[in-house]
Formats: sequence, C-alpha cells, structure tokens
Amino acid sequence: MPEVPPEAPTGDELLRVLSALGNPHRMRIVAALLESRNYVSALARLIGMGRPLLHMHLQRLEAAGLVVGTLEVGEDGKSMKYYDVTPFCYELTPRIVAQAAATLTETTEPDRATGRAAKEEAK
Amino acid sequence: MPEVPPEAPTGDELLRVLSALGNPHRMRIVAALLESRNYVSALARLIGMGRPLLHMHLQRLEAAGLVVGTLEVGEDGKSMKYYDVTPFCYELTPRIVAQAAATLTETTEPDRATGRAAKEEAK
DNA sequence: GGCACCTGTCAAAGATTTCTGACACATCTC
DNA sequence: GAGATGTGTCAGAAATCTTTGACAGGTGCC
Repeated sequence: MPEVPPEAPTGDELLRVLSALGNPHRMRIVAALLESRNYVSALARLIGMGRPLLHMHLQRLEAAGLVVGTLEVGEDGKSMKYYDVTPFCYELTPRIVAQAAATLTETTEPDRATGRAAKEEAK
Repeated sequence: MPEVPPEAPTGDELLRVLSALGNPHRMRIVAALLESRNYVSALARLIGMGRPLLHMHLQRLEAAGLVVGTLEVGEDGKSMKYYDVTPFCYELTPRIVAQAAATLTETTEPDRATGRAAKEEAK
C-alpha cells in the first residue's frame, strides 16, 4: 500500500497545500478533475475559465502535490496535458498545525546564507 | 460531548478554514495559542507583531472557528481578551474537497436554477 | 494629573494574488 | 496556405490581502 502523509507534514508543505486549496476556483478544479481527468483546454471550457488563468491554478495545485499533469500524445498526434487528482490525505488539527508552524522557513528572505530572520524586538 | 465536523464541511466553511490556515503568521499564532492561551497585547509582544495586525489575523481565525476569544476582566479591573484554540479537526481528501466545492456559494457565476449568489445574511 | 497598561477602530500605504489579452510554438484537416 | 485544435509564456491591469501608524476609548497606580 502506498504511503500517505502519516502525521507531520513540514510547515512549507502544509502551507502550500492549504493556500492552494483555500481558493474557490481551485477547489472546483479539484472537484472537476476528480470526476474525470481532463486536459487543460477542455477543462478550461468546462468550468468557464481562461486558459492562462487555469494554467496558473493548475501549477499551484501541482506544486502542492494535489494534482499531477502528464503530457500525453493522442492518436491524432496532438499533445494534451492531462491532469489527475492525487490521493492526498491531510489531517488538520491544532497539534498538527502547531508542529508544522515550528518548521516554517522564514518567508522573507533577508540574507543569502545566514537564513536569519531580520525581525528585531523593538521597544 | 461536542461534535466535531465528521465528514462533510460546507464549502464556505472549509474555504474559510483553509484560507485562514494558509498563512504562515496565522499558523504561528495557532501554535503560540496552543502552547498557552494569551491575550492580544501579550501575544503581539510574544511573536513580534503589531496589535492592529494581530487583531486582524485573530479575527480571521475566529471567523473560521479555529480560535475563540473571550473578554475577561481581571481583579485589577483591566479587561483582556484571551484567545483559545478550539479543538478543530478537519480531514483533507479529494472527495471531501469535491463535496465542499459543490456547496460553494460564491463566485461571479451567472446563475443556475435557484441561483442566487449572495453574501451571507449578516446577523 | 500623568503614566502604563488594556481594548478597539480607521485610512492609507505596501505586497501578493488573481485575471486578461496578447504572443510564441506545434500538429492535423481542408 | 488558412483554420481548427492543442501546448506554453509574458506583461500589465485589477482585485485582494497584508502591514503600518494614528486615533478613539477604558482601567488602575504613583
């Protein structure tokens, strides 16, 4: 049996997943793809959305590991990029969120090497 | 015994939860509050964040039902707003997301059938 | 009174994210 | 060739989210 995230996703991973799913359009995209895999242009027509925009949303979902895209070549020689929903499974509880938060890499990139956050205690 | 969302949260609810948690600062806030409940000003000092900003983040978390704030009056007469993390528990799978997406009441969509996309009734 | 805390709000800046209309390329059919 | 399909990209609006500083009030203590 394949492994699913057992308990503790990294902060960055969880953040990517949550912010990817925290968007009505992307939720609908997942729903549409779960019903049947599809390629970009057809999916764009199906849910009434511009191709460039859908492309962006799909990239966000794929970056979060929620969908996967494979470039397939049809018998007519046209290449279409089909997207499938991955069987992801995340549990959201205070403890898991807290654990993830502890492993968050500073979002603001202050320095190249130090990795030190440049937040000082004022006052 | 209070019930936790067993399986199918509404689209709006899940959307609120995901977009609330899909932010590094808010994840850290949940983590800090889970370690120990706190009131706004102290929490602001603790995580090095302005009060107005923290206030906004807490409102977002509370609107999603992830934390609750209670205005308590100490014996010294000062009122402090203490926040607690609620024991939320959400499961994130393709099916659950798809189900939630189906009940989304949001979008500039034209309209389908009884369609009447409106904001929630303020209380 | 003045100081140190607490609470809340508001209006702007600042930074992201979202969205749109181009553009580029390829293949197949007419 | 033109026209349909598919792929991807880009720059720039448009909308939204984040952040800041100033303001309003409240209480207790020196």
